[in-house]
Amino acid sequence: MPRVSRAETEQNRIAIEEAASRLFREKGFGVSVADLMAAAGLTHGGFYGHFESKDALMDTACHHAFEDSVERWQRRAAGKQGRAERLPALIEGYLAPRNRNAPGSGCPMAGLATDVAREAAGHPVRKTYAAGLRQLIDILVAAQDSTDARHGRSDALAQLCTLVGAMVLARATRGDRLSEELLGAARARLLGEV
Amino acid sequence: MPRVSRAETEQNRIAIEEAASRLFREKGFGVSVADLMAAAGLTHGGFYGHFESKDALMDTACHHAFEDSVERWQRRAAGKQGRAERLPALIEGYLAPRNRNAPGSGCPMAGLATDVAREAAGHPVRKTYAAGLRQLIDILVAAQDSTDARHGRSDALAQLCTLVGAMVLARATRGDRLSEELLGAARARLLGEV
DNA sequence: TGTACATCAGTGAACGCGCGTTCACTGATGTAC
DNA sequence: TGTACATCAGTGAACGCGCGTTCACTGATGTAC
Repeated sequence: MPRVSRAETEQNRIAIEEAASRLFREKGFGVSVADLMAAAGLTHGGFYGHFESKDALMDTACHHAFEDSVERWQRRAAGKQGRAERLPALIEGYLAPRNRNAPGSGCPMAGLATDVAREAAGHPVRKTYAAGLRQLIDILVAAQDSTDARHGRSDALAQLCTLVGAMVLARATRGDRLSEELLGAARARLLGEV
Repeated sequence: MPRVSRAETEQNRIAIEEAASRLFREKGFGVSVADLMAAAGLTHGGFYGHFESKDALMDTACHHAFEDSVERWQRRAAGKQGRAERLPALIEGYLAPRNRNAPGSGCPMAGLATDVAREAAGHPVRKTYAAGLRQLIDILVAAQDSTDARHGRSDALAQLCTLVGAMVLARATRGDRLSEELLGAARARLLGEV
């Protein structure tokens, strides 16, 4: 069947990146190149025509996952006026069951944190993860409307910890009453502050 | 060199469990049986004399990790009087740099959450994880001193989300300024409530 | 616009390696007398 | 207490399998005339 047109080649590369972005969040960086390529509708041999190595794809996939998240957060906050509207939109969007139930299309802060933490200090994905995190932090800081900028940032960071902790624990306890209870308690706490 | 005395056999089993408890938290369930056995000072073949399978050890190791944590939390809260003393002891103990820097001997809620979430719903380790979580929740609830028991529990759950989220994110960003900033913001928020 | 051919994206076999698990073997331990 | 021997914890080779990566090959695409 190969060779394939330039447009198709580009579509294939995007399909690999999307499959990686999803499967890495779902199953971790341990997913095999063969499985990633199969998910993109290709065979494993062609992988190295698109990427230098699996490690390079980890970095690219992490970048894409955060891009999606940033876009989603901006969409949720768009049009909302002031802290009292913007914060609940972000919090409720984040703590929704779909984010817990579909980690492959959900938050990369929660989905990739442990995998990223286990990579060596010099691995590109660590910088990419931190950069992505900063973008989401900036959106949350902007939603605070605080007169004291330093306070607003500290509040936003603490809120982010609560959000991510709730998601990570809710996913680990999915199927147990505790899972809903954790999401509910985080929602109550964060919305109670607004 | 084999055979070995009964006392030594028991010590070896404990050594395997301790190595697993540490290495699973550090590197995830992906650690190989051979590496676990080597860390316990043994060769891989003897593993199946002690455990039925690697999956069985995952469960045992998770149980042990939570036992250690429960004991540590109880020790920190012991002797402290009232919410104003007990809560800060637990919070500051948890958010200490050593917990971020040494995941192998640190909190299993944070260290195992993603790995547990990725195991199938029926895997024994999921029940074990949830049971361990409940023990730590109970300690945190008991530290609230709330007159309204339901409120105390919800508060404790939200605090736990903040603690675990801070740890998970701080580990993923270790080496970046953000890591200390996240721990500091979580500490400020949680201690500010006391 | 049509033809000839060089390019190169994707295939699938193969590389060395490590995985979880099994098993024949060893020899010190624990036991029976 | 001393001796003879059955037990069984640990070893290391081996099982089939999947890993990341490489590469000779294919044949449609893109280009040069």
